[in-house]
Amino acid sequence: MSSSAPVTGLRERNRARRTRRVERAALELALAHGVDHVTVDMICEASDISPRTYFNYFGTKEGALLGLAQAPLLDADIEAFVEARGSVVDGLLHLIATGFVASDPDREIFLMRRRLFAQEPELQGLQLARVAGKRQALTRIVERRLTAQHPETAPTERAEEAQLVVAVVTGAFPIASRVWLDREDADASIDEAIAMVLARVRRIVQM
Amino acid sequence: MSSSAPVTGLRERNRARRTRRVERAALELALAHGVDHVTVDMICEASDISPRTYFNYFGTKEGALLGLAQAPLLDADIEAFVEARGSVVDGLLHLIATGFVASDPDREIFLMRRRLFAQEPELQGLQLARVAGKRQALTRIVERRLTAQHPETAPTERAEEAQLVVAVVTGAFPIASRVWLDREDADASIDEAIAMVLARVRRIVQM
DNA sequence: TGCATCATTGCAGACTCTGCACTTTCGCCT
DNA sequence: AGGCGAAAGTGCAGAGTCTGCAATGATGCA
Repeated sequence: MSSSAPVTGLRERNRARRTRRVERAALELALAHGVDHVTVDMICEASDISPRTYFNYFGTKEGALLGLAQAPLLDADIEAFVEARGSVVDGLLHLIATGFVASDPDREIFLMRRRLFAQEPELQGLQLARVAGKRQALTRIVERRLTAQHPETAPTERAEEAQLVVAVVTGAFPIASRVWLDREDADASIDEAIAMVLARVRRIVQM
Repeated sequence: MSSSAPVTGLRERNRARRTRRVERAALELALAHGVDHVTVDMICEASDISPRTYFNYFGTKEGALLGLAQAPLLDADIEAFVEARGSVVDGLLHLIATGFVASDPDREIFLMRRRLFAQEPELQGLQLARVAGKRQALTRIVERRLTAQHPETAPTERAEEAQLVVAVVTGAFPIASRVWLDREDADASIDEAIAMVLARVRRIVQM
């Protein structure tokens, strides 16, 4: 993790370096003073970029705290998911995990972020909000798979099921990634964390 | 629904009337022009209150679109949940539903809101964000119940379980309330909707 | 009716965010 | 090397959100 980046030009390396510098500065400030006592100007001064550039990078004040948005899922992965059979929840969890791991998250920043989220729960909300933008897309993908898997189901019911699947998965995923991050002795696979969380969800829902 | 409010003084009635007027105006404008082409000033002009008052009521621009925050849960209900046994997910779903129904939601506004949410998924995100503020509290309540119910579990595991329960429930609840709203021929109980959604979650998670 | 209290309002100002024009930097090609 | 075209960073102006404070107005109650 946080190694083996597909290096290309100086331009991209500069961008990556800057991004981390800004994210780190933002997180430190927010941890020290609380999110709403931090201004974008403070972050910019601490990380030595112009406010205009800050917004070019992150779009919103909280952007640097939440981290850059993930790259969109690969079409190939989506198709594989739609055509696969078995547990839909498990499949979707893996689909998302693939994109997550591919983004090569920086562990140190992750841990700071987690500490901050514990201090300020509203941020967790914003995180959800950002993901929620993609929920619709995700829901449609799940619907496609459900249609293929159970063609006999009524459309309304299928839509509701898809929404439920997405709700459960987007709820469970952050916990899986957290478990993964905690367990990461050497190079534990995120699959284990997913399996574990999924088992727990089953147990919870059952009793 | 939207009857039998515990009426008190003129003051409160005025406030309620105003709130609805503003919410309705905001929703109409947002449906017509899209959320980010609507300004607070526009909403205020349409509903004839001052911007300052708008913010006193709703706090944020989106406040009127999301509706006033729910009243906090009653301590008695919380205690009953903690001491109850059986399905934790089911119990929590009912706990939240109780608060929801008690807030006496206005059906017409609800339907507009739903239409708007379909148009602008980011709003659904903000909805989640607002609820997320309460997630921590909810998580602690669930932990208390889990402690009572399964004292042998390790604390870490229990914390993760609690988070999962909250994730599943907060994901499933909006769908239950939507089902309820759709099915509402006469005075169907929200319990039915909950049971149905819960059954569906079980099925989804299982396969 | 008259007073105490609470709600609404106007105003000033801080902060977030965007469009546009300008400058700098980078990648590439001769 | 040197220079050109494209991409990225910056400054500025301005719209829009949101808050504190002080003043005004409405309500509840004696």
